[in-house]
Amino acid sequence: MARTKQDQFSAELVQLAAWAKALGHPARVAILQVLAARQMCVCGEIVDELPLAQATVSQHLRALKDAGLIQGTIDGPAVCYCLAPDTLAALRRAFEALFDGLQRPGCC
Amino acid sequence: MARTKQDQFSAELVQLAAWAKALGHPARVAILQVLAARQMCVCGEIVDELPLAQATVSQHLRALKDAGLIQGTIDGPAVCYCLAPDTLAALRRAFEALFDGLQRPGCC
DNA sequence: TTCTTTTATCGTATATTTGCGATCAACGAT
DNA sequence: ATCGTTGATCGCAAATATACGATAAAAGAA
Repeated sequence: MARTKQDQFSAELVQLAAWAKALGHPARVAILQVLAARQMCVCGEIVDELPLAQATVSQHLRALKDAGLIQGTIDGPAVCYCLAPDTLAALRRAFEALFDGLQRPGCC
Repeated sequence: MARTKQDQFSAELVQLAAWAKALGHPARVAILQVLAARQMCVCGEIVDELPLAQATVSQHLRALKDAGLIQGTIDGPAVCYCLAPDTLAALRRAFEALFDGLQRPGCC
């Protein structure tokens, strides 16, 4: 973030954009769906579900964790990931507020 | 898109991620809000509202147009931009479906 | 302790994004 | 025909993102 000038935008806007960016790759959305598809936290298995190398998946997991969308807890030698419901709820609200704000009677 | 392998993911997933990516920068969300804040299409003015150079804003406008979120019509020497309600509605539905799918009773 | 499993991180290569000045193209006005 | 305005595009630089093999770190099993 050197030449980015994101400071010029409001914190809410930056947060919303950061969340959107986290969802801005199919692999990351797919990871969220894999996590949601299980009844319990997922330890491993994510790499098997995706057409990507382990290192790449780990990187995407990190991006999702940095965005606060998932959390990982260490379980023995493995790490169990699961969705972060609070952040996801906040994200949902933020998107809904955005879409409400973009509602327009019509133009053009 | 050379080494990206996005072909491995479903078309819906790729579309959703592309939309999210378009929202993944504060300037682009801000542009959408500027467009929504007017009663008519916006000709110019967008550059004045943002802390970015004209060339940069034009680039962001292009990204939004490529994603289908806005449309521009030529009006004399200027170009009038406005929101693309259909795509925005589809985007909203896609996000809501995603969030519904991520709903989880609880874990961890 | 040594081995195996699991995941993170490092290093690297390539691609994309972001940003801006400069320039070009289209159009209306003079 | 020339000029000014508007906005897109070019060319460039720097920063990020994407992907992967190789390696490291952590923990349980042998």
